[in-house]
Amino acid sequence: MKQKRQQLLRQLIQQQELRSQREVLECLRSEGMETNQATVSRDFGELGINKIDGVYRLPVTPALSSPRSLLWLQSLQVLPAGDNLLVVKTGAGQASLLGLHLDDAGLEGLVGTVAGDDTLFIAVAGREFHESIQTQLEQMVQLQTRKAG
Amino acid sequence: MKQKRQQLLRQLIQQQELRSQREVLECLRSEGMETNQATVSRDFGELGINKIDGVYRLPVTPALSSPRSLLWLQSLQVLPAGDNLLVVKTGAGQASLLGLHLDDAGLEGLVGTVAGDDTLFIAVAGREFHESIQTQLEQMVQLQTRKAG
DNA sequence: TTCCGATGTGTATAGAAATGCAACTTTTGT
DNA sequence: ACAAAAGTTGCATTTCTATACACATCGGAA
Repeated sequence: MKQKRQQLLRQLIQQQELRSQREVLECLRSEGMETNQATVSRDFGELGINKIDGVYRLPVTPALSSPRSLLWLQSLQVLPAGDNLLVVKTGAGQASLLGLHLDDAGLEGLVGTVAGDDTLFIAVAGREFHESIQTQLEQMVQLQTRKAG
Repeated sequence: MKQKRQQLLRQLIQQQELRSQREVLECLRSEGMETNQATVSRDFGELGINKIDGVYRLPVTPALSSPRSLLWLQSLQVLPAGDNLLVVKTGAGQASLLGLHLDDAGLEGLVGTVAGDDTLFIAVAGREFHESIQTQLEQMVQLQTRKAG
């Protein structure tokens, strides 16, 4: 129960801008998860979730308990810039880690990557690879978050 | 008054691990600054101070709006590399700062940036944005250098 | 001067979050 | 299997934070 709830919490936090535990509670309930404010508060403590400028945010360094957890990305946004460039926006400091994993994955059509702090440039062989790379990228991240939770 | 108080607040926050506004208030008073909790709350809002894991912390990026003087750039050269990439050469060590400001500016057609030491890559949505981005870039810097000088 | 609007502050209070306690469940050790 | 220990949760409450309102101050415009 707790596991599932906290997993769901992470998702909700990531998707929406929740501004109070009451709001969070309502979301949880609308997802069929019956609980109360006290539990939400405790979950936030355990997950290291903080309220930043009035909005709950996942921690940047999400509990180094397991090595896999490093691929919990705070956010992920993939934007094409022409045929040969994909730009990925990540949470602060997470771009190079994502780049490592991508390079490691040996995807077809992926020529190379360059990472800044929160932005990753992916050189691709052509427009026809955009979709598959983006899909695999998202699966990769999703996979990690699932494993981690 | 407000100025001094907020200045002092920053110092206190940085020095000690303060866990409630009541604690903060006591510190302020012991420094001879008479005020109340409501004012502390408002100050925190203005200073972008958040409570992280139960402790008040200064913001990592202290409002990019004010310290514009930081944008003294020694040199600036913008070169297109195809439709979707602009390469900016800056003075040594200044690329990432420029990248920060650019990201912050939310320019139309700007997809993302990656900074090295003295080179900034700007992914752009298409050739039609080259001019406007370059213009705004130069204005931004020029404006800043003018102010700074 | 006098009026006005913007800004800053305190008080009181509404709103949000953390926690003591007890009930209940699960795990562990024998 | 059983008891003890540890973990989880809800309720009630306390503690903490944000804000509505009133009032004061300051600077400019008429």
